[in-house]
Amino acid sequence: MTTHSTIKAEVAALKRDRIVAAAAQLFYERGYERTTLEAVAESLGVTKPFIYSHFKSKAELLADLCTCGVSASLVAIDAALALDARPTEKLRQLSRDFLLAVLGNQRNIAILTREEKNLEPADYQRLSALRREFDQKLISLLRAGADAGEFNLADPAVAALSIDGLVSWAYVWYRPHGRLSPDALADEVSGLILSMVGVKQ
Amino acid sequence: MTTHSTIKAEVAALKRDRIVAAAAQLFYERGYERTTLEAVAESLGVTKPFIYSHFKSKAELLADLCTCGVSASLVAIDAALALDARPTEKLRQLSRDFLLAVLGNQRNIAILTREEKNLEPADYQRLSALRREFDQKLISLLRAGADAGEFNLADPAVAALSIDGLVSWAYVWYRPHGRLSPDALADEVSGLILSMVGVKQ
DNA sequence: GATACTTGATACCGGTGGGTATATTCTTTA
DNA sequence: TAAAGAATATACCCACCGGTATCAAGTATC
Repeated sequence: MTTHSTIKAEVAALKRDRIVAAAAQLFYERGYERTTLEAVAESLGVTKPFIYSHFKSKAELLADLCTCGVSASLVAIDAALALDARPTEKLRQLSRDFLLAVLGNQRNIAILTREEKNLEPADYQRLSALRREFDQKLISLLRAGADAGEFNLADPAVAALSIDGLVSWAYVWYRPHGRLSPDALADEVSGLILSMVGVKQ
Repeated sequence: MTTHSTIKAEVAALKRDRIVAAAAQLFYERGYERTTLEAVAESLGVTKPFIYSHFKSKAELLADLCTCGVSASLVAIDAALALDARPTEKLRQLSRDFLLAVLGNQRNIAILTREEKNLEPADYQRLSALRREFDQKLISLLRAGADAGEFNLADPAVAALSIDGLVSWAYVWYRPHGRLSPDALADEVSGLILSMVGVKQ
């Protein structure tokens, strides 16, 4: 009985994931409004009511997708802040992991950035709050580093937004089989960021 | 006769501009697909056929808006590159003017970034080419500075994309009556960028 | 002041796509 | 193997909106 319902739940979760993945691909390629749920269903070899048995609306599907993108970035910053290390090392780690999170969730990040106006107001608010949380944590780190004399920053808030933009924008230009691997890019970008905040190298 | 048709042309241009401005505001607030041309017309106190007498489709209106945003950035980089100065000074000027261009065209830049999937293929290609042109020019400047020993950069291409992102992302967070004026922000951001490329300050 | 022309409003069409009521098939259980 | 229930497909509805055909009003020209 217990195992039974667990398997059922896992099957349902798997189906949800497959739907989310198919939608992510199409929303990323064509845009949210230009993608019909019929097209999403077709790319999965199913029909529309199948999607509606797992999501109550197209907008809920979008919200799920977007949440996934933001979460990845928050996980990266929380892991870096939890390190027992000096601000310089925390920022190096954060830069690397944040960029890797963006590259690894390129589609979701792109969709979040482009389609936020299509979210339900409640979802929009929730995701905006997560973004603000991210920025606040980054500002704290920069301020700590400046106070410790490791960073040279006139305005930590502007620097945080700059770092956020520099890294987030990677969803625009990154190509999975480009010249540099994600890891090499992470090295380059973290070097640029450390240099930006005034760490001598 | 000549003056007459000039006035006529000017009136037509003025009307176009007003339509573009109204559309920019609404596309920015609500998103492209969620904005009906009826709503654009209403915000101008006219009706839909008025818009269609100046634009052949909703997509043409979008393309006009987006072109305006990209052009502002290109003007900024061309002006900076035309300076008779060392790469450091060119980059300082470029950073400032590029940021000011983004802040001054926030709506258009936001719309371009979000709605590119809604452009006609031909317009999309044209605008993508302009963006690539921008990046190529920025890479050249960074390479020249590195060759001259003024910048310290392992990979000018990654640095160019980083600068592009750092500045472009300002459309996300900038608020017209925020803590810092555009000019103060331009100083901060250009300082961060020069520091990032290794200019001692 | 009559006529032609331009400009924009009214009224409409038709495709599209989110969402759903109903039918069907497949699985489970006794 | 028959009945009950879950899962998925078929078929449909209808609101919405981009675009247009038609009509009215204003303006210029003679």
